[in-house]
Amino acid sequence: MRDLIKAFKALSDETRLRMINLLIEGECCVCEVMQALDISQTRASRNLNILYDAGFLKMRKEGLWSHYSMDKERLGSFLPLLINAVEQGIKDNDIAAMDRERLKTAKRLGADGVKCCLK
Amino acid sequence: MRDLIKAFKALSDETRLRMINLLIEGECCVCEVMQALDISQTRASRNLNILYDAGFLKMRKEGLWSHYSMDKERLGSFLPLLINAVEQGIKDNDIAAMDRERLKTAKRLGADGVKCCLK
DNA sequence: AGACTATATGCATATAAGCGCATATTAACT
DNA sequence: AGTTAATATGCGCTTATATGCATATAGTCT
Repeated sequence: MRDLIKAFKALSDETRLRMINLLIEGECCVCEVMQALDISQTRASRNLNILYDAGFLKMRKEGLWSHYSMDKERLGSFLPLLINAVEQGIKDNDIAAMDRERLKTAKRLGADGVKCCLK
Repeated sequence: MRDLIKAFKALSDETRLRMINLLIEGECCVCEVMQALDISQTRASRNLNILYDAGFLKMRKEGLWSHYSMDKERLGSFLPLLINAVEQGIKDNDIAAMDRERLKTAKRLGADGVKCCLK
């Protein structure tokens, strides 16, 4: 029951639902998320970690970047059911649609040394 | 998104998950729930109302009693998906099993005037 | 090594959640 | 009307949650 409660707590926050909305589209690093949602770096990092801790996300380190993505392959668990509910519950939301739009222009510039999001 | 968040908040509490565990078995009045979960009347009433307000429960008044039951017929909504997740996530839990057991002896005595749960 | 960048985290604070106590409300019964 | 029973609710308190600021950590490049 602990895990179930932790999962529901993780999903009962607008910031984190908006994050899942992005991550369903594909893997994101922290700075992409903070740009797309227009939130602070602290807030992005903390909330991604909460989703990770609850078992919804995978994380992959590559150089300076932490890449987060949905952990959809998780079997024998209630988590995929919850993701389905989130997808269904958020698909027509305006804020969520705007976030996805902003994500397209938020991609980091790559390994050519050009800075991404912080001054 | 508001509704989705409200639903997740409603489910991110042990007391309320235990309540759903009971209500899946069938309709209960407040005093049955408080006996089965061994919690105060205030706590039972408040938390049942939170689940009701989030859209999970139906409520039916009959004399002094308020009867709550799962609102499973709700269509075109993400709520049934969440209930499935709760069922799957709680089915092997010891506390939940004990609650179901205690519910069997917690039934109110009926309309013959014998008091139920309060002194 | 030193500068720079992406991410994580300790601390302080504001807001919200959960609960008990006392009391209100509502219905049934004498 | 008065009593009793089941449920709901206002208030205060305690604990948890979310966030920003400042700073730490760790990888990259010159």
